[in-house]
Amino acid sequence: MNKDKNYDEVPGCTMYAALNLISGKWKGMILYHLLKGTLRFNALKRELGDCSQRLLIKQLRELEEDGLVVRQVFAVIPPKVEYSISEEGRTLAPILLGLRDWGHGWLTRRNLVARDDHLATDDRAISSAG
Amino acid sequence: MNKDKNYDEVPGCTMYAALNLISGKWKGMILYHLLKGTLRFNALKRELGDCSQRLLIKQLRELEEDGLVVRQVFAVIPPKVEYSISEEGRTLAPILLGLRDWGHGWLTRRNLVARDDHLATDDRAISSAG
DNA sequence: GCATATAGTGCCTAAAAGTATACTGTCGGA
DNA sequence: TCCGACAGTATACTTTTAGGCACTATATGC
Repeated sequence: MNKDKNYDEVPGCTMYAALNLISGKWKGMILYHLLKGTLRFNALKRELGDCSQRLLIKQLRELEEDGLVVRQVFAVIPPKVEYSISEEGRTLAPILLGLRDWGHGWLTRRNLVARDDHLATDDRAISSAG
Repeated sequence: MNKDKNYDEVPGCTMYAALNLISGKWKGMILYHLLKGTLRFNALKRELGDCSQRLLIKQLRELEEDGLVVRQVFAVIPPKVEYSISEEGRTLAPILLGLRDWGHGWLTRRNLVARDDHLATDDRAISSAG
């Protein structure tokens, strides 16, 4: 989505644009974690676990460019950078949460156990509509 | 999502699984078009326009494997194959439609014109909850 | 007889996405 | 004094994703 900014030339549909915004191996997950609160770079990295540093940076930059994530740099040493979800990003919350719940149902119906650390515990922390 | 079927080993969250199910350049779009009704292979291809035949087949196979799309082969000549959304797939409708509407808002707020052939016209044809 | 439509498959290549590793500079702690 | 934490960057590399073209088989239309 970030490479070619011809969002108006996407093949026919805002679906395509929206999908591209949250595709990319970790973007949905990043957004989802940030819904729960601001995180520093390494804290986010730890949450994600398997995401390489380089990729995480790239995805965060793209999310920032697309106005979904806010990056705040503190001029201190050692460096401190905080990532949080933007107002725009927060409007995605109902969809993200819906997708997560749907995924849970899907995994269950397919008899694939959902090892879901978040489903039951974290919802109170997420204001679903901003 | 289809390569390694260890859905229970996804990094921590059903979000990841759900996201992967509808990622892949055309999957969301395929699902979205099939929400409006059954389509034959070439009809779907025409709807999508820019999607290569080879890729479309691949994505359809994956969606079928994941139980979101139903493929029905008619033993006639020339061949006839119909693709439709499954019951399971239809449960994704509210999320897909939500995503599309959110994308529309996002494009608008960013002053990027949404060339959206579907937004206003097709909703009646889509039963949002199955 | 030839082109076209149907729904694909197979092989090869290009581009995008993602990984691994080493490196930056400064502070605080052992 | 050396190490680790912090938030990255740079370079080289592998893997995955996607695109292009040729080909299958048969019926219909011209």
